Amino acid sequence: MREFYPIFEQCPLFYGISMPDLQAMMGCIGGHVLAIRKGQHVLHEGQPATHIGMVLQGSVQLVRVDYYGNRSIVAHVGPAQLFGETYACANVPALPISVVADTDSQVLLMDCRRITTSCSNACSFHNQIIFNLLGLVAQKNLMYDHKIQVTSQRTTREKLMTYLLNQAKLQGTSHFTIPYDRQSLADYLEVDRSGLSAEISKLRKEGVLQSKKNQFTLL
Amino acid sequence: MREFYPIFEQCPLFYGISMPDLQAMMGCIGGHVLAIRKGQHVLHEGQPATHIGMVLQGSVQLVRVDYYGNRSIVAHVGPAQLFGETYACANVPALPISVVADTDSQVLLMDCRRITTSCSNACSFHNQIIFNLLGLVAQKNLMYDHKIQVTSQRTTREKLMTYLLNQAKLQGTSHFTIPYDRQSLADYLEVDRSGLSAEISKLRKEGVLQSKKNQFTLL
DNA sequence: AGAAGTATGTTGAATTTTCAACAAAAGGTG
DNA sequence: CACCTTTTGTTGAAAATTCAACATACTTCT
Repeated sequence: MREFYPIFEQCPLFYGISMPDLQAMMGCIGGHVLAIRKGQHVLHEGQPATHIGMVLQGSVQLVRVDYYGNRSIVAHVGPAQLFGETYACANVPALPISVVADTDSQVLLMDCRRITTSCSNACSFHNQIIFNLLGLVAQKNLMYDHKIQVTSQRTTREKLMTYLLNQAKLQGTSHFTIPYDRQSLADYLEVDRSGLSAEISKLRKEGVLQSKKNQFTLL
Repeated sequence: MREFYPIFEQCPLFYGISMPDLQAMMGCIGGHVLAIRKGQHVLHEGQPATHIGMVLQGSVQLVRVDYYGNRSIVAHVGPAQLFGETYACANVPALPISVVADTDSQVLLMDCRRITTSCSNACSFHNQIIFNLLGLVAQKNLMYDHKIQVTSQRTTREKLMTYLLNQAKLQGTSHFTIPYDRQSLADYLEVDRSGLSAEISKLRKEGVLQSKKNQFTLL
């Protein structure tokens, strides 16, 4: 377990908890490490959502199978990142997604109930973890909210401007860098890449913004 | 305060907590009731998000002002429902929305920090509230996730089918009722109402579904 | 039952998006 | 620097959405 301390320290779930304290808690929250081969399932769709996972090494994918049987990858999860926390905290009876190892991986599984229920020895670190978890779930909420603001717009232009103006606000400046290339941005905005490129050109010609690669300036 | 017990009992935030216990906790979580006149602000955009609100009487609106200065109503919140919990739990420095009374109202404001930080008398009900809060925020997450699944589809047909198939799954039957009329459904799917009607007709003709008002059967 | 008002369905024109194919620019490598 | 690869921009045709206007059904109220 000690080998993963550097990972633990990067994960916001354990923010404010010293490694010795964490070690002491591990049993209390039912934490155990699992080694998974590439392609194997960490969690199966349909099983009750009881555990919160953290990737320690390698990476896993969240896979959703829709009603026509099409598999789609909902998310990649890398080291020090969580998966399944939403479903475990919302106490859903059946996982709507599967978690599959993308490469040979090691993951930490924690029993959500044992995190959210105060343990008999009432350790204070326990409360810190719950607090951290609440913050993380709430932050995910905000991210979803941002995305919904964007995708609720009807036209490519509106979606793009909603996103850019939001970024400007978040970064506190009208000149900012975005973490996407054109294709990724198009994927995030849920629009066609070529149409997006065309729209950016148009906005540039109209003098609404300047842009160079993934740097934008709103005018 | 006693007059609001029936409201408290309906609110999932207080699930599992008896009214006497709740009364005892109120001071501990910094709960206080505010009377607000119609049109007045309960919370101002830009102020730090420290409080979780609950509507006791009347109703409030969450108002967002976008970058062009357009005001839009993000949500209506009625009795026994919460507002601001996402922002408080995510610890955002500035509220991105305002909360305005829709009618003369009474609201309960609670200090989120004092909920999430264990109190000195370590009351067990305290942990219950945190647990409830975590569940609520996570459930909101799931609702957002559903909406994103829908709005991420490109065509009206795909959006509609994604929504309907999800409903069928949630309700566990291929014959089900949805809580929207056509206009509301179009708003939720973020599509044109007339286009939606046309698409439903087409799907009916193709034998994909049957429908009568807000009752649907998938075939 | 009749009238008025609301919700739903239908249609065609205008707008917008998507798609495919290619051109131009940028990055990386020997 | 030349070559190859990836990313970004451009264009026109096809498909889909929106918009406006109207027809039809369904509710409610008297």
